[in-house]
Amino acid sequence: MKSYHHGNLKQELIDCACRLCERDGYTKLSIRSLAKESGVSQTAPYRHFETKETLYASVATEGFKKLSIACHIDADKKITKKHLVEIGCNYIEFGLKNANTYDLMFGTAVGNFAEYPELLESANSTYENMRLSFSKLASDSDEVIAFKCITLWSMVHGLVGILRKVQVVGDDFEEGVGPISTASVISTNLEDHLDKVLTGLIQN
Amino acid sequence: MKSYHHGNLKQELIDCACRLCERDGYTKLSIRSLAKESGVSQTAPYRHFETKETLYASVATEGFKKLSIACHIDADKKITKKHLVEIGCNYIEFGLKNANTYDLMFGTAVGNFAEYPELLESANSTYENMRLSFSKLASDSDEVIAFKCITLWSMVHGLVGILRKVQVVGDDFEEGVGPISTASVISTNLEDHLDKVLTGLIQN
DNA sequence: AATTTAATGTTAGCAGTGTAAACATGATAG
DNA sequence: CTATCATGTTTACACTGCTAACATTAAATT
Repeated sequence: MKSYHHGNLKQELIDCACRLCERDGYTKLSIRSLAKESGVSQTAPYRHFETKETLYASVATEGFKKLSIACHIDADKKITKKHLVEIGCNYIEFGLKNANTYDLMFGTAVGNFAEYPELLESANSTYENMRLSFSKLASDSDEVIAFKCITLWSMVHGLVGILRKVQVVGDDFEEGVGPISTASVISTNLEDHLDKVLTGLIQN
Repeated sequence: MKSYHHGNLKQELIDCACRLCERDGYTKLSIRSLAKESGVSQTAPYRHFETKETLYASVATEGFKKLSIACHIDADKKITKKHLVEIGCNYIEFGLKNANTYDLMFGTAVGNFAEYPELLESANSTYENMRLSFSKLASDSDEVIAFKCITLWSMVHGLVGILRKVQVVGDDFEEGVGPISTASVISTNLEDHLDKVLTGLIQN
């Protein structure tokens, strides 16, 4: 006989949401289906999430934590260009392998991060890691570090967006024209690409 | 007395969708509200758009056409780095000023461009313009041009995504830490930023 | 230990959504 | 003039986010 109170509903809802979200995309995620999956009434989730956006924010927060881990490299000593290439590749790999979650993290589903302190913190900490790595690469000013960091970040973020279109369109396409087929050239040799860009970036 | 047949419903729906989409975001756009706005029954739009995604595709197509125009520079003669910086800035400006439409164009609302020939063509043509500009910059191989092109494109695409977060969070933030505040440093001096990256890129 | 209170769950219901099926109208082709 | 077919309407279904009113139980207070 089940008890009236679930005991750990909030966490279970988040876990379940993360799973379903990644499997089907956040658009397909409904609070009702989520409740059903957890064997609880339709409106029970509203005791833990004010609105659907609040739930989204929780999923996004988990996403940033995972991204942080994926992009973490333990190098106490000095950091080289190779390390940064690795970070970039890991970032892109995460974005492609967790595409639906990535949408939630960087799309418009969650409007204002400032309304969700945990989300804001996990997002900031992800960035802070990247910034720290650049600061260990060379003794630049804060401004220069920020510049390099934003450049790499925009780069990999942009690539995730574009490479995803490749994945989706996939074989429907012959090579030759268009952004999609051209981008596919890159995806086969991502490491080289990042290395080239970073080389240009660091020399400055 | 209104005639039973509207006469130009399809185009009116697209125009209306573009407007509402940009104003409120594509999430808020409903076929029913769209129908009402055009003074037509709830299901009338289904005579012109198989599903909602088809409608989205039409709006996205319009978006790419506008983006093409925004990024077009008429330089019959030679193209300089300055021109490319301009293209990049125009691209970013478009992305920021038409943020909601941009979502539709590069998000997951339209899954597979290949299912919508017009969309695919308008997207490809946008890219082709950018590619052509790079080909006029220097006499590189197709591969090198593609590399440079994708680099710039990813860069500006990524920046749009990141700078948008700045816009949203806005004043809620003090400077110092986090991706958002750092990115805002860039937004104040976008031209310089692009110039620096392109300089590194072209030298290669 | 008894009782109040707050947290967490349920039920019922509203207004809105995408979309399918059956029907109505009217422009156009034969 | 008539048949056809594109386009519009009505009705209906299953689903959604969310609110309000109520039920149960854990925790806090007396």
